[in-house]
Amino acid sequence: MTTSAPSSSLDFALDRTSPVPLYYQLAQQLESAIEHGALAPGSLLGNEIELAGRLGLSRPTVRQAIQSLVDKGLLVRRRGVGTQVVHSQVKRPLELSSLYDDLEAAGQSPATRVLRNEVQPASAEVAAALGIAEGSDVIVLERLRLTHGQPMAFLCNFLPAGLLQLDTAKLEATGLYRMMRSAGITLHSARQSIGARCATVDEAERLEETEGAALLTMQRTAYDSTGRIVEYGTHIYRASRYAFEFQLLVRS
Amino acid sequence: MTTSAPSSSLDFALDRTSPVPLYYQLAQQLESAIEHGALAPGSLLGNEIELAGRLGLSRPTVRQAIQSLVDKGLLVRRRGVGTQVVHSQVKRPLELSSLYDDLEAAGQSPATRVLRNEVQPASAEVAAALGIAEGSDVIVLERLRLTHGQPMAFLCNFLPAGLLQLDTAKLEATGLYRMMRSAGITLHSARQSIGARCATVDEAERLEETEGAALLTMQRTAYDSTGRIVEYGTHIYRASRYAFEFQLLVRS
DNA sequence: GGATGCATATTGTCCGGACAAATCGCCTGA
DNA sequence: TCAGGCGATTTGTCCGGACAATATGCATCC
Repeated sequence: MTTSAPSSSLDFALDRTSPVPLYYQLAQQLESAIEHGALAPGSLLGNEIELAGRLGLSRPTVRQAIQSLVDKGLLVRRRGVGTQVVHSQVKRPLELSSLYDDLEAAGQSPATRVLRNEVQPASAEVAAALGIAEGSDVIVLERLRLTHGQPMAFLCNFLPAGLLQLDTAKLEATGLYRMMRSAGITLHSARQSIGARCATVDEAERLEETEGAALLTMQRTAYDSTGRIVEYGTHIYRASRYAFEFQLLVRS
Repeated sequence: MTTSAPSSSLDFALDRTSPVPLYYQLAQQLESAIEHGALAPGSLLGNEIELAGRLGLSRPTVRQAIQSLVDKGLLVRRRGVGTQVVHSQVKRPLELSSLYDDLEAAGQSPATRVLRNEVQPASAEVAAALGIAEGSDVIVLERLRLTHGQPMAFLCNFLPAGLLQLDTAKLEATGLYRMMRSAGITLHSARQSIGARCATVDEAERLEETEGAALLTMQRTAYDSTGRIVEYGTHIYRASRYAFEFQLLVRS
């Protein structure tokens, strides 16, 4: 009773004249069918060879589409059995959140207040974190993130100078990561550490909390696609108003 | 100066009689060459077609090997340029840790004390989290994790009864996830939420902390490969002794 | 009735080739 | 000297096929 009958034939519309790859078109339509409920959880997808024939594609192309959804955690393949939709309560794996803080705050009327935005020589600690020489110019950024008009987090970031032009007004409007992407910096990976501690007097005042209140701390080092360090940050969140949520995928 | 000359020819030994796939053999040897330093960061890998010819493999096979390392974040491919080793300070991406708590505690003389291990009817909250009917039998597990002889975390877990036989002695020796894997349960994904709060009197006593000390809280729902919920847990960590560290990979 | 073995279905691996798209360097021309 | 175009290089996409490995269900045999 866990596996349903092989799914009925869904019609996927593929556009061979489009510049977007066929396997990607198929993957997107499969994903939307799953999210939409047209493909029920636990249902079999029908074998690849037949599916390929029906869509006028080759098996490798169909496999590439399916594989991308397997990597996303939406499908599971079992040899000798077939490919079935994962029977998950949580729709939309949400992927890796908490990298784009902005996204989580979406729908919560978020706002950012830039408290500091200047170039300074790097301290020993910052230089080590960024992998540059001590005393090199770095952009120092201090921001206060607000939701519903109340402080939620205090963000302190350091970037190698010359990497980017950071206009304060634009920063408050669009966010740091969006500006980096616009500048041609493609983020690749980030190393994070999440901890907690009690608020000091200064921190409490800045975040409108009481002294000793629980705070979430996060340190992050971000790398671009070539492995260069492009950002180092220390963030402090009010635990009463914020939590990190994310999904882990276990590689088989 | 960022890209070195095309890497010299490394000799990879492929065993066609082995049951382990060729692309996997190649991927492993490439990875070890990278970790080992034989392939310097930033160096080009040489084009796929030539590499395939030199190894006596087809291009799809070589591509499959390379792609797996790209997914791991060790390599970067650029059309018209080539494939190069990512120039990363952090060797070993560490992948997704914090799922196997045990692994992090490794080398810290970890120990586990099982405080509770019994079957009980599920409360409304637990039933909802596990996606089962209220009142169904669930295994209730309470454990204290110690390092260096001091408490580090208090772990409370719930599992659907009948899924697994949990021997207390073995649990203290090997850990929950290892026992689940031994029982044929293959973990697939998990949804986590990390927050913080101040310790209550009871919590402080249990963890040998002072009242009001900062605690890290973690809630997790784990799914097996078919999407079934196999575990729900609420964990509390002493912030003074623990932090979550992990690496995020941004999907392009 | 139960265990063993076989046929079938399905994905996993691998091959060889073809053309398109993007990037970079070089050459030409103004 | 600088701008633009051209070609070479390399990865991206896609095809068609072949055989192997694994899981399932059925028939047979004890």
